[in-house]
Amino acid sequence: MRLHISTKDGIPIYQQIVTQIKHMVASGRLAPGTIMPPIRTLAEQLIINPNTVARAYKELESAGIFTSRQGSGTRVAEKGSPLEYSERLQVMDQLLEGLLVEANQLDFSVEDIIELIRQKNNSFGISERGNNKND
Amino acid sequence: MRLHISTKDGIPIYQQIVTQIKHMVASGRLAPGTIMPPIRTLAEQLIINPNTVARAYKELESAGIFTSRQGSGTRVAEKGSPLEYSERLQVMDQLLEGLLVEANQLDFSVEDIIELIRQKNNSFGISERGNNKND
DNA sequence: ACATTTGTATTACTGCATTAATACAATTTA
DNA sequence: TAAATTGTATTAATGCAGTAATACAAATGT
Repeated sequence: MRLHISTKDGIPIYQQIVTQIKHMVASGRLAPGTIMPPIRTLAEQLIINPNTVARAYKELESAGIFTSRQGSGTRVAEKGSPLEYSERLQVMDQLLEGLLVEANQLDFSVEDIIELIRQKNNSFGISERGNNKND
Repeated sequence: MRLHISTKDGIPIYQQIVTQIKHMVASGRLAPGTIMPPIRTLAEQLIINPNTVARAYKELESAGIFTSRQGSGTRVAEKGSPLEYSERLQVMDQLLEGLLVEANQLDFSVEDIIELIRQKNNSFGISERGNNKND
């Protein structure tokens, strides 16, 4: 579990963990079913308070990415997102709304954005799952 | 200057002002060159502290949206964004990075996102300026 | 020139987010 | 069943973001 924590930039530690793990899951470096290190173990490795790791784990569980059970441990959930399509769509819509406003402010057209997304996709390699309307 | 401030949702007042004004400029409801109301006047209208408005104005000026001069007032800048292309691209890239990670987590494919963006664009009506690579 | 209008700067108050200290509860294992 | 392992809950310490109180400085208008 290679995580890089910086206490210098103002970003909260628990959030750094959440973000990095989300990245790992999204990119496939962390497979569903993987057993995560215990809170205290990871805290010791990162030299931070166990509660901070606990908070990150809790957040990841709320997001449907982790499954935790007291006594036995924490693991990466089998399914990506447990949200219904309508809910996911609503969240996505909010995100896109903000993005488009910012983009327009930066003088990027919609086609520019789409082009950039395609570029990023090619280099980053997000899996092409697609077609989520039948969950 | 119709602004709606809510002190109930946790969103900072100054940020609500910034966002709403950004929206107005982005959608053309607030034209370049428009003279903004003085800090104290707007603060009185919204029944908030002048410093809060000042902060919003300051932020909007930093973003290149406003032009302020002590004594004479504040107005909407003539140009959209003063940033160089490389800088704007970098900002945009950051935003897209975050978006794609979230999207993937929500099980939306890149093509899904592009489709949603096209839909939003049609209904929201962001101007098609495009071609910013020659600034 | 002087008073008024306007943005700017400094400082302090306050609440909340982040982290930490510590105790509790469920599960596993011997 | 007892001890160890693991996640959970409660409470407190701390820093910082948001807001406010107040004074300063530049431009304008008469």
